[in-house]
Amino acid sequence: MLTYLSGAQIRQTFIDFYAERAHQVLPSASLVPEDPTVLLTIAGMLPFKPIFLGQRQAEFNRAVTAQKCIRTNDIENVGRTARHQTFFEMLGNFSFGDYFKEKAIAWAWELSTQVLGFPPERVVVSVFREDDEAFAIWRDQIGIPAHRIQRMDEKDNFWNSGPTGPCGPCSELYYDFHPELGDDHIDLEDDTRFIEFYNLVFMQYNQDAEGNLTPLQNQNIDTGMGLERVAQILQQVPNNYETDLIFPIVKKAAEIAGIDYAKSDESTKVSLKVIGDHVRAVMHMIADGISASNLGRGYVLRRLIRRVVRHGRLIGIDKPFINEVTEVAIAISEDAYPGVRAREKAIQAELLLEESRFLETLDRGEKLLSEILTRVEKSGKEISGHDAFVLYDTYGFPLELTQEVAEERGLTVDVAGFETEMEQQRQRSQAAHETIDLTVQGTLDKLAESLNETAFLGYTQFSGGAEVKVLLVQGKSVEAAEAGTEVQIVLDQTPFYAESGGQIGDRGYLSGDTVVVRVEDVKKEGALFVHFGKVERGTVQVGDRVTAQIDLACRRRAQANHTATHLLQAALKKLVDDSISQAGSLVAFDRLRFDFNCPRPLTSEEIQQVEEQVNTWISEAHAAHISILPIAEAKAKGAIAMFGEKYGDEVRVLDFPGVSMELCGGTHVSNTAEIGVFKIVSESGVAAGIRRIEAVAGPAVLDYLNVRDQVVRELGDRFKAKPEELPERITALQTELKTTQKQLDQLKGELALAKSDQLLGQAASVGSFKLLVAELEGVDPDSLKTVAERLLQKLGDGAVVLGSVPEAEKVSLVAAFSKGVNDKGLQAGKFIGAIAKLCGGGGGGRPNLAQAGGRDPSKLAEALVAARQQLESALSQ
RNA sequence: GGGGAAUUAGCUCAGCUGGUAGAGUGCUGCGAUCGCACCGCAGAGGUCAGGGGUUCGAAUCCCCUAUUCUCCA
Repeated sequence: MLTYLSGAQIRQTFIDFYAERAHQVLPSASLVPEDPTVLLTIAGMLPFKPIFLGQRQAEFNRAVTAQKCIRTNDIENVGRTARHQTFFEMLGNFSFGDYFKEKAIAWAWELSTQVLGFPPERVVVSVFREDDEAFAIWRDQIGIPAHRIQRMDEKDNFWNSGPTGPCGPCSELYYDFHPELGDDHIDLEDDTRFIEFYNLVFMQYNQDAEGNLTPLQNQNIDTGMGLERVAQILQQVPNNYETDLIFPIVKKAAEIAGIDYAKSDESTKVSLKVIGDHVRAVMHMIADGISASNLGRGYVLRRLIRRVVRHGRLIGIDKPFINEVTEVAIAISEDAYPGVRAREKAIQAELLLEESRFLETLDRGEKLLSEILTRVEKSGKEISGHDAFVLYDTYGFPLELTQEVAEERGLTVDVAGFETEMEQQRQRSQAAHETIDLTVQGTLDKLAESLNETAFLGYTQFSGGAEVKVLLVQGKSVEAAEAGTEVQIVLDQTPFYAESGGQIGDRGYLSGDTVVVRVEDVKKEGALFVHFGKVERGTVQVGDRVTAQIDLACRRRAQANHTATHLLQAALKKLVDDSISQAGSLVAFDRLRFDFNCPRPLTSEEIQQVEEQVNTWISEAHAAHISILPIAEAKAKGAIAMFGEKYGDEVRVLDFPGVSMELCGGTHVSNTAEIGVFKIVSESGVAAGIRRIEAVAGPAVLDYLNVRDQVVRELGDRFKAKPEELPERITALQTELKTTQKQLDQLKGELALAKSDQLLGQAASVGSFKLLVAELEGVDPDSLKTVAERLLQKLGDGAVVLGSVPEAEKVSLVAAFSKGVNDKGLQAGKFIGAIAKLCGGGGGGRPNLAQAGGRDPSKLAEALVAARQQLESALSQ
């Protein structure tokens, strides 16, 4: 009855269907979203969010995409239910102020029943409780019986992207696996019977802070059809993991483990499904430039990789295996996502590295665990929840492994206690999260609503008139600010470049008839340029006309550094590895920093070659060509693009023909010759697989050289040597210093010995004990100790107390007591502490040997007399 | 974004409640052996991640920074 379609066919069918209906076909956006508030692309609509929120103009009225997505919030369910996945593809058709409910519903229905071939009687739909319009369309125009249209509450069928902003009702299509159960008690939550496969969102309202809904001018359509779910239905398999999109990976994992999926027990199947799911996720994440780390999305990746390794171990795989299964995943995806094959090497390297890192973590955990186990075995039978939690929380050692190992030794683990600690950790994190959200964002969001975006004039103009639209002092909107105040200012238009794409914001001045504001930085908040600065003179007011003038010298420096960064990237690609791409960048006035993915350090030859290449390009005087193009056209021309570009945008392409072509919004020199010179300062590692080059270009080179030059000259003066002789000179001095130091130590030792021999004669007898109290001149604490120990050794049973003044304002004391003295109830530590107090200090140590110090040398003699008296009386008893 | 942990010799790590920084391994030399592995002896190798503070005294206690590991979001 259902026609089998492969995952690839379903994807293509969906895209073709909407392409025929005038939708622009767009490629999947990167898993790394442009939106800084989310870690990963979690939904098909995410790349369009700025359009829906009205922050950006759409280039098309209609679009269709197959979007790769990652979600890890239900990670525990992966493999256990039929449909939870961390990685999935969302097919979506979108309307930006174009068609609305009627067409969206009609097309969804046509696609589902006529193209994909779902029998109409197997499809049940839901609408929002109050959405009579959608209900009517389904019933009257599509002809679905009213009892098969379920009305649902806000929780399920009302979409919004936050407490305020655009929102609207949804309508969902469900597939019915068991129509024979009848239509009387339809419960769409029953996932043994129904599966939601298509969600239509009708964005028709704007919600304000008070919760009022007002109709939107531009109504939008946002939809999502889960590719794997549709595949599950059409391929008539019991879950997503057994579709042709994932199952080959599962089979490969089973093969490596030497088992048969069909004959496996439930928990083995879960492990295989987890591997099948996660491997796709990690492959795409790495392909999109994410590398495993301990933070943010890199941490998500790491966790997924570790889960794969762990589940591999659970089913009996005891060797590295991820790359083998990943190869299958790449083969499945490469037609739809060619980037995956292109990044194959990087994927393999990353996985191998991370797999071995995890094994290290496990080793460390096992060591700690065995320490805990031996401790616990003495006292009882249970490992505390706290111990298990520390192992997990601090050392990343999974709870199940702790339990396993404990069991082998006949011990149990307090799982309830573990969960309690885990819950506390969760609450801490959440509490911390919410306190931050409220502070900064609010005022700026409100500003964005009432203002047009700031017009940027700075590509061509360096000064210009502007009006003060908003004035902020300490985050709050004010009408005026006096001289001396730190302010943030939004203008209607500005020549100031705002920090973006790694290039820092311009500096300069805003000046009016009576007012001057010094601008120290400019940042973007959405579409607004916020000038950070200080009022230097007069009073600035909202509505003031000012002249905005950037610091041209700074700008020129930034331009030189920025263009040099592009040349650097081009040179790295040309001379080191074509697959090098940017992983971060900073363009400041005095330097530039370029991070890029590269698995190994560069050799010094490579660094030199790269530097020479950049300088060659500079001297060849290449002119910049700047054009504004649709993104697809720019990419087709071969412009270097970073991950996570926006859809629907025209992009600025900076082209030095034959040398470098990149999408870039920054400011640049108009000819490479303006840079003058380029110098690499350092090459270093930032994180695993990422290298960093720091360099200087243009006027900044001179600064750099001046600083270096001055240091070298000063060293030359001090050492009375030419610069090139300095290293040799310093080595010689170091050696000399060391030998001198050694001689000194030796002499000190000898001197101390000599002195101790002299002192030996001064020892007095008290009962059966020998007592020696003496002052040595100018002996350092360490030698004092050596002497005391040696003296006591020679004296036998007794006590030695020595004092000295090693430097001005310092007193040093040492006491050495024999065992016999200890038995008399005298402890060196306590004794010397009391004596040191007399010299304005304190001290302590072990019963047999202790040292102390003080600050008052004039009291030393007195203190030693006291020490002698106390010892005499104590020992004579 | 919020916790926890780590950073000590080239490498792997000890170092307890503050009191002269150690081991194993590797390195150099000597001995033993026909020679090697091994063994024995001796030696070199440390701004205890960096910066502040507390203290008579800090690898050790406190604060900050950096890096790494790890958990939560």
